[in-house]
Amino acid sequence: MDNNSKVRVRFAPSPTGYLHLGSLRTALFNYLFARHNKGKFILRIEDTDQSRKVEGAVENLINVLKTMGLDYDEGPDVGGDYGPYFQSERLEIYKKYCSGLLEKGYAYYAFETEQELDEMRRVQQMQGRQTMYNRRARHLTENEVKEKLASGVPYVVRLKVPLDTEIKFTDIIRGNVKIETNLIDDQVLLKSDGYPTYHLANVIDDHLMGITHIIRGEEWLTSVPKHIILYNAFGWDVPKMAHVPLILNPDKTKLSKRQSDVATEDYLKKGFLKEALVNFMALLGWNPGEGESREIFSKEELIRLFSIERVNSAGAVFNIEKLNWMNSEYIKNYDLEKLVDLSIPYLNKGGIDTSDLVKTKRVVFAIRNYISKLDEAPQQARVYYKNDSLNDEQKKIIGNETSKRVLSLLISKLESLLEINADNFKPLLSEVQKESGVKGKDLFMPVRLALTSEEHGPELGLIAYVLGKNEVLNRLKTFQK
RNA sequence: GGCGCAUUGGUGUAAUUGGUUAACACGCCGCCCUCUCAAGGCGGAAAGUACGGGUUCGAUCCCCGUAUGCGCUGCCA
Repeated sequence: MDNNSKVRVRFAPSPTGYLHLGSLRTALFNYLFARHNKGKFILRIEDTDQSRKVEGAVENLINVLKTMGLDYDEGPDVGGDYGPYFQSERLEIYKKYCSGLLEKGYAYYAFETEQELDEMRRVQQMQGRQTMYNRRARHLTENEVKEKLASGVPYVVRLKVPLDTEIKFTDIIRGNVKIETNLIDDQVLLKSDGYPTYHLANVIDDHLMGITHIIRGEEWLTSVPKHIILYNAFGWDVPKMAHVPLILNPDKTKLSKRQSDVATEDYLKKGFLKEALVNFMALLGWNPGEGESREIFSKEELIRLFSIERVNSAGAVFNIEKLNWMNSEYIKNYDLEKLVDLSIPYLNKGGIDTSDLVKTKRVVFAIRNYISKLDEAPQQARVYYKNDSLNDEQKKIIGNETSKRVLSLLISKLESLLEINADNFKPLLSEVQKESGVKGKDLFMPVRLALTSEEHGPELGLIAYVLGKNEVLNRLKTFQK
């Protein structure tokens, strides 16, 4: 990487109300790139569409980024030397630079109404021609423009795209791209409500904020020429660019609400761990290569290994099965205390009383191998809290002679045991087996029924450990007589 | 329709500068472990690299075309 200038990258979402998984990954790639290069990661809110304002969207966005651990160096709530970081608070800046473009003839006023433009498009469509602004306001005389402005007719400012040439650029991920300028629309830069469009605001802000690398979604690739025209008009350097591929549904269409959850919040809510989510999203479209076959990486490792050049250029299907697997790997290996803290809300929500912290901890220890995400915790934990009566079939099993022999033998052995831990209950059963000659199902099922009133469940050692010596004895004794 | 981008097993990916029996992981199947359910261990099926042409002694890798998918084609971002 070139270290001449300090790396500065930005994540520039428009606040739509939730953080789309695709945006999450774009943010993550920006973050990893910045941290890898010891640069700055900036959050900028692109709220220039007044009609799409969503209450509380920014707060939510910031919240999710923070819980995901994607901390930024500059942004709305943390400040920085290049603010403000809300585009809606930078209107004067855009106007100023836009006037500059107007003066130098790189942009022009246009006065069509939306209805007129719709009509223009409709006609073009009917004629099978490309739909784009016909650039007619370019030919307005100076006086015509003056008159219209003076009379207060609403106007927009449009980019005067240079005709009959080609714009070439190099994308870090995709290589060289070129587009004929005649196919590029005279994009609106300043809307009639005085707000800039994405194209104008984005170019000005990226320059003013000293952005060195633009890492963003693939959907922006075809707008790059417009941006380059703007950079040239302003006389500014064009930042390096990397357009990351889309995340797809299983049928390879763009990831959509119709086919799966798309909001990062939804996955967090279901009990995917942020570490697993980060790990998984990083590997969706990127990998460290060089014969690396591991797939579990901490954030620190990802930072160390990440390089934007190794991001894939094709879209990647979001494979929930693999996320499930990865999340279960994290759950299995997570710090137990922390996992307990994270699990408690889920257990409570499932109606499980967690006030006995010692037991709760044992329960979490016991279920961690059985769940792939936290919202499965209550269902797996339930068995450790139940004390139902047995049905007739089960009573028959537990009431027979061998079962009684097993239970009494086990009770006597248990009584001499100080405390049950995760490993010392199973050996007890082996002893019972040796001494009684009872083995297999005949040995285990009465114990299982006595302890859980279920024929299926986790291994008995775990169950005994979770219930504790007293409770185990109580339950066994109920069925001894 | 036009323009742009993409294309390795079902999915995510790997394959030093073109030379490999095309590798790994998820998922799937089977076996082992086992009272059951997971976990774990072992093994298997699964792509000849979208298709068709080139270039080359040799192409997953370079070039062209076709197909397919996606993106853009807004006073949305």
